[in-house]
Amino acid sequence: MIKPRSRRGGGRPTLSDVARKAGVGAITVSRALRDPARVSEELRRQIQAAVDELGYVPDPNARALASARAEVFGVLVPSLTNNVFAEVVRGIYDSLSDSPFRIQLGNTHYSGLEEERLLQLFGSQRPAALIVAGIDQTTASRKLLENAGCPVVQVMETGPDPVDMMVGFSHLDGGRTATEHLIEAGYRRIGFIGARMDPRSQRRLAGYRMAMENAGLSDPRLITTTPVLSSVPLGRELFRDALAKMPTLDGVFCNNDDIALGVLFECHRASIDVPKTIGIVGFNDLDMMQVAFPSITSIRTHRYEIGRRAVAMALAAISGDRPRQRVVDLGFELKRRESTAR
Amino acid sequence: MIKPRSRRGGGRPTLSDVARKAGVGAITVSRALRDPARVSEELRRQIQAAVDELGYVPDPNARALASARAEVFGVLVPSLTNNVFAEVVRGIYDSLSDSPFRIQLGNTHYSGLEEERLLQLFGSQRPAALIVAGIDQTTASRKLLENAGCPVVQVMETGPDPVDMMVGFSHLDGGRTATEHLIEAGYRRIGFIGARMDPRSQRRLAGYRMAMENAGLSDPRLITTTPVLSSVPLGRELFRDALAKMPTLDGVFCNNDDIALGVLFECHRASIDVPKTIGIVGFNDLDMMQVAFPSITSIRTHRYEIGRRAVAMALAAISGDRPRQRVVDLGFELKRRESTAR
DNA sequence: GGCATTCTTGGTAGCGCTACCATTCGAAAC
DNA sequence: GTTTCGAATGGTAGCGCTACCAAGAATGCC
Repeated sequence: MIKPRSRRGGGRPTLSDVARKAGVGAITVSRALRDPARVSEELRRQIQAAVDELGYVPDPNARALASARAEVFGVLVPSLTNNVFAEVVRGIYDSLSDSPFRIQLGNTHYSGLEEERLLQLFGSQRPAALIVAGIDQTTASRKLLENAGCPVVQVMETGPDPVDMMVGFSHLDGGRTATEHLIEAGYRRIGFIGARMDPRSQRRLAGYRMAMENAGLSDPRLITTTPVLSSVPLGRELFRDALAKMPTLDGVFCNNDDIALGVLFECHRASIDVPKTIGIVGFNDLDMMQVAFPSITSIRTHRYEIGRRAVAMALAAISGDRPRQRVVDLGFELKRRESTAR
Repeated sequence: MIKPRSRRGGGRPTLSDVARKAGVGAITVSRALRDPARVSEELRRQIQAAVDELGYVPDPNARALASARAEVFGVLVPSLTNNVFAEVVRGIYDSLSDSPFRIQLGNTHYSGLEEERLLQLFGSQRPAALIVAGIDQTTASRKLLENAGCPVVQVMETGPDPVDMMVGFSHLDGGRTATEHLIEAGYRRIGFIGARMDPRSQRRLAGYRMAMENAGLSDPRLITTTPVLSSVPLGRELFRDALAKMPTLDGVFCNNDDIALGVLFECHRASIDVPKTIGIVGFNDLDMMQVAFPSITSIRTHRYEIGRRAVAMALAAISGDRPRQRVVDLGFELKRRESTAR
């Protein structure tokens, strides 16, 4: 005995409902939807009419199962609240909003293990592309990326050995540029203050070290770091620590703008003149840097653009033409402001 | 002629590979994985061994197709970069990281139309639950939510008529509390400065109006708003506008902390004494408010907790026991700080 | 001991879609 | 005129999993 269409799935219209209504084969509907050029104009119109009338929406799960490929971009970032990654993610979303691709976002919490877990999980969905932050994947993660069977874009940084493609900039150069700017402005006892100290911060620190050594100003006591998550209040505390350790400090290069802002507030509170007594440089150039009082010198990075570019490259690779340039360096810009205008 | 296992899907192990290896039926493996209690301990062990050996990972697409239910939470927020929503989203991610559920995040850009589109899209995946920001859905969106066939949680606000469940607080009360605090502190010509003016900001403004009217201080020229996206630089500009319009201004309630920070910076720049000449109150209480100089009074909201609570409620509903309390008000807290200590 | 009841396990038949192959038909090629 | 080819369409057979039902084993009850 045949059950009278007791559809398990809640009775939404399916591809064959559309086919029946349009008087064509199911496969033709499938084609009309995915690759209209391969279906005659007349049928295309009939099918479109049937789709509209029934309110048919394709089932992405069935599609993914049948084609062994999901229309999903996997995106892995270390933090959701850090404005820097939020901007990258926004760029990715904006670039993908008109495409059929969905986004699967994962938060690694700066943990390599968590990254592996998420990569494993995302892989099980056979994503169309993978975008991951950073270039310091664990060996296992790297293997997962290499075997993902889809375009992979590493973002935020550039480096010598991309899994597939890369979009970012050199954090080392950024750190060096920031520090050299302080030196040129006449500061001498320049501290480095860094929170969270992920690989990118480490490279900024390396840039700082390089500049200081070149100038013969190097002194390990000038460096204050912590693995604690970055925040404005933390910036204030670290600055107090730095100052206690080294009262002759006359400048600071901060690992990011939150820290820089914390330093600025502490200077106000302690009546330390900026930029006369202390020069401050941040990193990332959040929009508040330019309105802070005094406005804060910072390294502007192109986060939103990194997201957009990563998607563009992945999309190109999906459609067959791998960009000839596999590593794209979007650079950065030193924004000179009042906080270092001595 | 039968093709010798030319698997379309790249040769990853499947459920029946595991079943064969463990010497059991495929369906038993399925059960062992989803509901271990229904399988004898011995088989469970054998199956687990086979899973581990083969490195089997279930295919979520096949699972979703067969069960007509995807293990996906759909999450819709108006902005990815606004710290407020980023915190909510973080709460959601953290609550779901140990569960089998994935998250599908959508950015509505504060657009009702975009929300409808995304809801339609998300619906086609048959998600396990839907979490949406705000309570002002369009009629079409509301219908989509009602017919989603899954638990729905509206977050950020509370209101009288939930689609299903709600977690948030009263923005009107928040606005009123902030304004009343300024009044009690002795400020009289209190302005409202608001950017972006989404429905939540509108309600904060309504709270401000209520407090001002009750105190007999109401004056429409005290209100400065714009639909432009909120930012710190914008806060500075709006404050200058407000001051130009109403030079006797002696306090401002800002629609959010970004704006408040912009106001504070402008006060510094123009040598306006805070809190003596001008009192400032923000909204949300970002962590930098407490270290700003002077520290800024703000309405602390529990964004992360809202995310966690929303997930907890959705999870409860999924597992059958709908919470008796469908609307949860997490409240807010007035944080009195230097910026209003006259 | 017989019978109902529960617990475990397995088989079958899809879920909604697409890959692959087959067919038809008209136009171009010879 | 026959062959060849390509474009347009359709049929079949799954993709990997689970809902549903059935059956056997174990348990409880009188």
